[in-house]
Amino acid sequence: MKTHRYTHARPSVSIDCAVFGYGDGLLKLLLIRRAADPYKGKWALPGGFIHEDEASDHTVSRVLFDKAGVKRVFFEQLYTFTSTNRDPRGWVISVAHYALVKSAGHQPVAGKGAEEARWFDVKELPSLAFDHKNIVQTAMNRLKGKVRYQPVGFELLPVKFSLTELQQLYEAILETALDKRNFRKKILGMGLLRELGEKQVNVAHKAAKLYRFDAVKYKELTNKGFHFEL
Amino acid sequence: MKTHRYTHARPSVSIDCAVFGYGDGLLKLLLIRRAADPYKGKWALPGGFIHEDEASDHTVSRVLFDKAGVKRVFFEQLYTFTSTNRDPRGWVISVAHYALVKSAGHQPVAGKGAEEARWFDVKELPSLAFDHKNIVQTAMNRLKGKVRYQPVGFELLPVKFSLTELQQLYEAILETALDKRNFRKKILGMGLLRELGEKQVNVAHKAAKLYRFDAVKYKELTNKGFHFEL
DNA sequence: ACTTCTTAGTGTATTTTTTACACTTTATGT
DNA sequence: ACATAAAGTGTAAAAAATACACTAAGAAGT
Repeated sequence: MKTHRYTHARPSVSIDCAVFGYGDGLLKLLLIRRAADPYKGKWALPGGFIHEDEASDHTVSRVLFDKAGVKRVFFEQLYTFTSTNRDPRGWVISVAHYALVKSAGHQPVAGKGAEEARWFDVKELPSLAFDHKNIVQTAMNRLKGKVRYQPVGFELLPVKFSLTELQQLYEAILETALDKRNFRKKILGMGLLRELGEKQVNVAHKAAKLYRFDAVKYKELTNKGFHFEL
Repeated sequence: MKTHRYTHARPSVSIDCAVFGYGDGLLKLLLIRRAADPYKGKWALPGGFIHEDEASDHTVSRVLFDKAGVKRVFFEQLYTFTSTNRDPRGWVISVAHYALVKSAGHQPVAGKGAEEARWFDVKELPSLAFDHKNIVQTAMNRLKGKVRYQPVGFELLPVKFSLTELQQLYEAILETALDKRNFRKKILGMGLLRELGEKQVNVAHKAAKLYRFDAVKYKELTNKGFHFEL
């Protein structure tokens, strides 16, 4: 442990992560059941302490993999929570993040410190440990805001998706109905979706065309001053 | 000092604050010249360590007052910087904030740890200590984004202001020219400005009407689903 | 083969919002 | 009274957002 010339008391610093997924037309949140005190048995966001000389991004990747088996996902910093009484163990600051994973279809794996891990419909969350309810609320507001002016929604869908799936995702996040024709006009008009020439298979009705998000094109347009907006 | 049951190494945690002001038609940033190593003599953002069991908001208020004599200003969390090499003293995480102060007219007072404090035009910043250049860049981007969909610009103006002053402020932040008539139509159309029935004094031309931002009305409208947008 | 069911896919007219643009008014200073 | 400087004001054209309903395709059941 590096010595500090300054004698300030130092808080423990953790990260907590609100991991969102999308499945069955619902926006979902990944929670783990705590295997140890404090709040043993309670549902909580996956989280953990920042290791020495570890940047928080690294902590997030590590924690998501260790606690929930989640790998290579999109995430961003959300807010740093510093209330002095937020953790019964003492002075713990949390750098909260939110993450978006493709497909909340299959069960997450409970890892270290977790008795159980599973997806919850964001509208039916259980009571949560620490100040995690607060963090979740912050994360949902952020997601709702962000999804409208940055193309982050695609992180929640499989690489190949239909326009209806995309629309339903937006409807779930924004909690409003969108007009089908207007939605398509707008999203296709941006030129960010590449039509794959493939169609859905194993559907009991007309198969929809599949598209993918063209990240390269997005960067190109962004550099030219384009602003995504839904 | 509270004992921790957990033996994790703990970083020092500081706050740094990008304080913006507006004067002479220019967006300005408050910097202090460091009185001590590291980076003694270099310009830097006002900042300081979080004290034990102190929430970061409190640290911000304290630091701004102690280092720069700034009191009762609007501020918000910006981002938490966690690169492991950002401070030569060792492992120091910084919860960066930005603040908006009314009138960058008068000189700030250099306080503890500062040899000097003064306003810089954001377009003519000196080289900065630590990763503060990075923080400033983040803060400016945030401000530019925020000012368009939240009425934070008013925090940079005196309580009473003319529409031209308001427009020029927006032009300085957004770095674009705005059409006078369209700007007025839009901003007055929101119904957030209270006309005070007063006029400018001591101006060598037609005096402009003065307005103030009506925060109560804004809350009211916001609750009804109104979204500020410029 | 035909019918039924379910979702995909498509265009237009109306309303609203955004943009572009120039002259008159009011006050001060000489 | 004249020059100077910024305040204040309306309208027409273009663009964007909205509202809205039927046909097409494919699978499943009879």
